[in-house]
Amino acid sequence: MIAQLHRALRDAVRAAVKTRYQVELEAVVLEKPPQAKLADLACPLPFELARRLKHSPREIARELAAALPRVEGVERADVGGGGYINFHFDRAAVFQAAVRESRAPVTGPRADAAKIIVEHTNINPNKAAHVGHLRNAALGDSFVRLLRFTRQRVEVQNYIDNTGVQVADVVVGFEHLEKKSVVEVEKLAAGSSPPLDHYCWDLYARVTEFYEEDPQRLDLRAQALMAIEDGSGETARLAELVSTAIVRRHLETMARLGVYYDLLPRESEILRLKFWDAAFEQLKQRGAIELATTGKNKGCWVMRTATAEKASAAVPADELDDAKIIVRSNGTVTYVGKDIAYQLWKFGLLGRDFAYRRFHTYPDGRVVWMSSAERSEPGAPPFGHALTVYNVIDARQSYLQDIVAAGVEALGHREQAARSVHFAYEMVGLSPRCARELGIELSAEEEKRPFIEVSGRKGQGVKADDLLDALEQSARREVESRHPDLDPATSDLLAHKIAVAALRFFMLRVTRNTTIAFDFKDALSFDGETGPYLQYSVVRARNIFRKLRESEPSFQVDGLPAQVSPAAAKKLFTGESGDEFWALASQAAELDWMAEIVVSQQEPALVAKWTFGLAQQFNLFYHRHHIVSEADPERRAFLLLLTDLVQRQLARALDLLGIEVPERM
RNA sequence: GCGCCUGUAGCUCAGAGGAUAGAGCGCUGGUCUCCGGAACCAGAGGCCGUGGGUUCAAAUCCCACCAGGCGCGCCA
Repeated sequence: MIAQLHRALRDAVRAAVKTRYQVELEAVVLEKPPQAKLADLACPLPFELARRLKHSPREIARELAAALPRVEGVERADVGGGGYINFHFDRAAVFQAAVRESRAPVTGPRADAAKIIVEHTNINPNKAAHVGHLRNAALGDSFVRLLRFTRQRVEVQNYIDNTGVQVADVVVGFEHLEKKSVVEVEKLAAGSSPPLDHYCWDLYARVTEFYEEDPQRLDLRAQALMAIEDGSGETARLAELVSTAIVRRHLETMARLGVYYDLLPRESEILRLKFWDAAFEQLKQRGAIELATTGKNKGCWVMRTATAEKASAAVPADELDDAKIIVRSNGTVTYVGKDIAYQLWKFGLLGRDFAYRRFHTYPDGRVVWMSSAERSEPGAPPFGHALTVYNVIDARQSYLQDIVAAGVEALGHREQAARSVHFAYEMVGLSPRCARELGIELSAEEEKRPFIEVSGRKGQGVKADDLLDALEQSARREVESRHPDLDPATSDLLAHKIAVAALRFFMLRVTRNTTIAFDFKDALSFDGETGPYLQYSVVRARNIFRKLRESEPSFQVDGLPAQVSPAAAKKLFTGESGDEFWALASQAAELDWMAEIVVSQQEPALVAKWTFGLAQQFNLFYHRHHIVSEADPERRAFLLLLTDLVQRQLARALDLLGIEVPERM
């Protein structure tokens, strides 16, 4: 609702400035005043114009306020402070429009919406997911939900590096440390205690020690890697078995928190279908990569990086100091090379495609597809061919992401390079206290650090499933203490929803470039600025209606808007309590505007903050006003309608964060 | 050495160049016979890392410095 109002106001200001001063403006800044009582929205433009026009800001503000064309939903404009144009909304009109909007069904993508691919999660399929992966998935999934809310067409991809070193390492573990046959590992994968990904978490750490004891053993890794890339033989079968079983586990873990995917492209198909050969040809033809014939990179195909280019394009490839190696001297391609091919495919620029097979069906019937080297199963959607690609990958890989985009650009795809967005976020470490609790030994220096970076190779860190289990257990205790008579299945379900809320909000409440020092104490909190607080606010609002239905069985929420006339709304939005109601209503009306900002800034934390603010505002309102017992029927209908508006907007915002509202708390 | 990120209340974090810098936690004190307290209110607590600059206006933009983190591999 508010988003349109902003657009209309910007146009109006632009028009007024043009007619009054013959000045063309591109951007018009609108901002919320520090205090709601000053205005609903303010424009500081007069300060900027004062100099050019040699008038005082106040004078300009006054003239512009007077020259402003009528805007639907805006009651009046006046001058504020030293020269702001202050806008005051038509409260009743905005309220009723917001009510209508909050009751309209959520619609699908716009008919003309171009496809956006969001790649996230991307966990190596060789061990269990950990808290860092949870941050990635929570960010990626919320961003997807936000894009869909703003009616974009989105495809979610989760890239599976099933032929890499990490998978090779656990294969070495099974073959050489544990001497297990394919059949034995199959049996292990079929069991659930422990699940295979948890089993491999420890095995991977043991393999790291195994190498450290005798570095010669690294040859085993190289051999395994070659066998896996080749794709035939026992070792390759084992790798396929282990990685696929672990991918299934990752899907289970992510489904626990409501994260789903459309497609799982795998590195093995990128190899088998010769994606790289196609990309290699293009890169060679365009001169985007060069063969170094002497020097330290002799025999490698390299790409000039930004700094190398700056030095001079005339420097021969052999002498480049910081060129990025794309093809090794032994002819194998690096990860970045494969990633360039994959990125080209996402835009439909590679000239090749995967085949697809159904991999998994979620309980709601949605299907996750996986890349395949065989013939496609019927019914596969047209994957790829995106206009824009977001890669949700932690900030440590920004150098490599830059190279991928540079590779796309070097092939002449300037637009697509610009639309290759690295959706970067800082890592999740452990607080020193948390690390100690997990039995990780710290040096005196590490003790003083804000966070500890953990090593998956050493089996350190907090597993995603374990954290979820701890959250569920803690939430169940809370639920049971409040509702001792609930049956176990119901309290389990409630505890699960609360746990997910706590976890997702914990990951989303901070901005992307904040490093998280994970700590159980913070993550397990359900009070204050947390997911459960938000859920509780909605549950409270809904309890009002439940209570009402008990005492008045004929009560219908659908009939509420008709019971509040524009005149009544206008009256109730005046005076001191009217200001209070308006503060709540106007914030609730902001959801669409908020979503637009979040998408343009690519920062889901803003929705989390906004939602928390609205919940706070509602709790204050709830505390001050008794609704069910309100004697005046007109006022009561109004309060109920306001509560319903807030409840709906909060629930929608929570859905954007991936948080469900429990029946009770 | 080069590149990216960070420095705001005791702690964890918000702060699209604009009006008196905010929230949660913690601390102190209060609210409620209720639509459930996972709540609400109040208080204490800030040279916004330091120093320059740009601007009518800087926590926000620019430069330098200090402190911390992360990258910079024929690993991914």
